[in-house]
This record gives sequence, C-alpha cells and structure tokens, in this order.
Amino acid sequence: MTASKDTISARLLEWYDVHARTLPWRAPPGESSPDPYRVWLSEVMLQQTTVAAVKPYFAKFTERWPTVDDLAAAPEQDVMVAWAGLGYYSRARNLVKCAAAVKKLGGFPETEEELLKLPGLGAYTAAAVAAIAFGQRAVVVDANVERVVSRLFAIEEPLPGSRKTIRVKTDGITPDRRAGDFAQAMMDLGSGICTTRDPKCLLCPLSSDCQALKNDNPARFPIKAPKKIKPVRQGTAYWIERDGAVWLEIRQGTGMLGGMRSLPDDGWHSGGDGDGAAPVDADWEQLGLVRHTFTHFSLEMSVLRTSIQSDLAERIGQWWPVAEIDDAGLPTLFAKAARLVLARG
DNA sequence: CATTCGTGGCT
DNA sequence: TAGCCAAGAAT
Repeated sequence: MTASKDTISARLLEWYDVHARTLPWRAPPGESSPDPYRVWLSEVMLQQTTVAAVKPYFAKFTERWPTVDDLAAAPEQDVMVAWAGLGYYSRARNLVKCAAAVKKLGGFPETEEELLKLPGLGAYTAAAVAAIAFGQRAVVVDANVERVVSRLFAIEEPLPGSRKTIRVKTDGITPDRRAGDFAQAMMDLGSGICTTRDPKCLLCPLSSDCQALKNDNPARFPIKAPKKIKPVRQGTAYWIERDGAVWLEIRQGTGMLGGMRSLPDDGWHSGGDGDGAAPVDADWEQLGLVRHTFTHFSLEMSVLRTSIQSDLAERIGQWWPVAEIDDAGLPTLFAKAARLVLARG
C-alpha cells in the first residue's frame, strides 16, 4: 500500500496515535520497540482470552520470570500452576517448550516464517510478533480484524469460509510501515468502536470506508455459521482427606486439562459420562454438584468426600495440605469443587 | 476443513 | 439467564 494520506491505514493510524489503549505489554509512547519476550508472552495469553483476564497473569509472569531465559529455566509444573485459571492449558505447555527453543536459538527469530516454527505460535501470533516486536510487514488477522474487515467490505460469506477473502482484504489495507501499530489499531478499534454488538459507528475513523454502514446494518457482520449444541456430561470428582491433606493428582497427556493438578475423577470426558467408580473403597459423602461449561460440552460433576487412614496404593499423586489448597494450581473446574468442599466444612 | 481444547464477563 | 464471545493453535 502507498502511504498517501487518504488510505484506510492512514486514517486508522492517525486515530491510533490519539486513542491507543495503554497496555502493560505495549512500549510507552516514544520508546522504540517493545520487548519481544513481553510481546510474545502477551500474545499467547491473549489467544481467545480477554485483556482483563490476561492483565493479572501477565503481571505475575513478568515479575517472576522477567526474561525468556528465566522462563526457560523454570520447572514446567511451576508454570502450569502459575497459568492455572487462565484456560487452554496447551498454551502453558507450549510456552515452556517455546521458551527453551528461544533460549537455544539465543533469542527470538525476527521473521514471520521462523516464528511460525515455534511451538504455540500459529498464523496469527507469528504475524503479530513479527509486526509488533520486529517491525516487519505482516498480515495480522484475529477475531477483531475479521469483524472489522467483514464490515468494511460487507462480506456476505459466513465464517469460517470467508477467512481466505478476509486475509486478502486485510493484506490490501495493511501498510508497509507501522504494520505492528496498524494491527494493534485494528484490535483497539474492534475492542472499543467496531464492537460485536452495538458498534459505535459515529466515532469510527473508518466510517466513510465502511460498505456495511453504507448499505445496511454493520452489526449484521461478520455472518457466522450456526454453532453446534453442547452435550451435557455427568461425572464425579473425589475429595479424599487424610490428616488435614487432600489427595491430588496431575492429569497426563495433551488432552483436556493435561498437565494440570486435579482431584481424582471417574473418567468423564467430552465424549461421555464418568463410570461412577471411586478410586478407593470407602464411605462416600455426597457434597453437591458443580456445574461447569467448557467450549464444547457442559459438565455436571458430583463432588464426593471421604476420609481414610491408609495410603493410596496404585495411584500417583500427592497429599496436599487442605489449608494451602489455593496454591495447588487447580484449574477452575476443580477449584469450584474445592470451594464447595470447604464451604461444607 | 472440522474438532478439540477454558474461562470469565457481558447482555 | 442462558448464550455468546474473546489478540487461536494443534491435529
């Protein structure tokens, strides 16, 4: 694109220079480039996650691990505990792998192509880091850009089929210079002006460019394919107490909640109910039900409690002091169960 | 290309 | 309130 004054990118950047949000991972105005480590960390945390949810985690991570080498030196379980509650835990597992890879490389690669090879960086994040941290021209497409571009060009084809068209259109309006600022400007616009519901078209710097606004109702875009309904699964979690400690295990594999500390359960999963089989033969007290909705299914999880004197044979885990349960790094589902248990006394 | 991955906030 | 949605990646 040319840098002429009357382009979409020029109008957007002019708006951004005045209205950019101040965010912890952005370089202060006037400072050269943001720290690639902070850009990468924030971008991974922000995948499918709101700015408000990310802020406290970003603060915690950067205080504890100020550099990518610090993070690479951290035990994986420490990172998983620190990530607990943020969701999509494959991000945390890949974060550790990526930090090690970057340490080995002696720093972050600076091109989109090389960044794409790192674990946890897909098309979006590789482009975002290349543009924001290294000043490369890259076509950055996230959910905000999809919404803004769908409206700008009144794209009638529904997502996700329209992704190819959206990429081409985004490429067409991405400037050669300040591609990183352009990407962040699109996100700020999508966050505050070109919102999903009730877009603030009167305040939009691109209103004169917007085909959707010209023709009909911008809120109609992007058109989306209908969603599938979520099945409801039944399951059980088991609270086993001994001498003021509760039995916790670590979920194996790369599947749901993999690598996260948890209560023993009866094998419930996205595809089916649990079998109701308790981990030990004991007197179980029914404490209540925890309802939790994941991305693709809902779970009604019974919480059962018992006390035992013996050890647990044939199981891998640890006795965790009940008084310190908040430090165990339980994902939210099991944190809810723990809350229920403690509330019952 | 479709599915599997969390969670909290919003309306 | 029940559903919708958010700076997506991996398979």
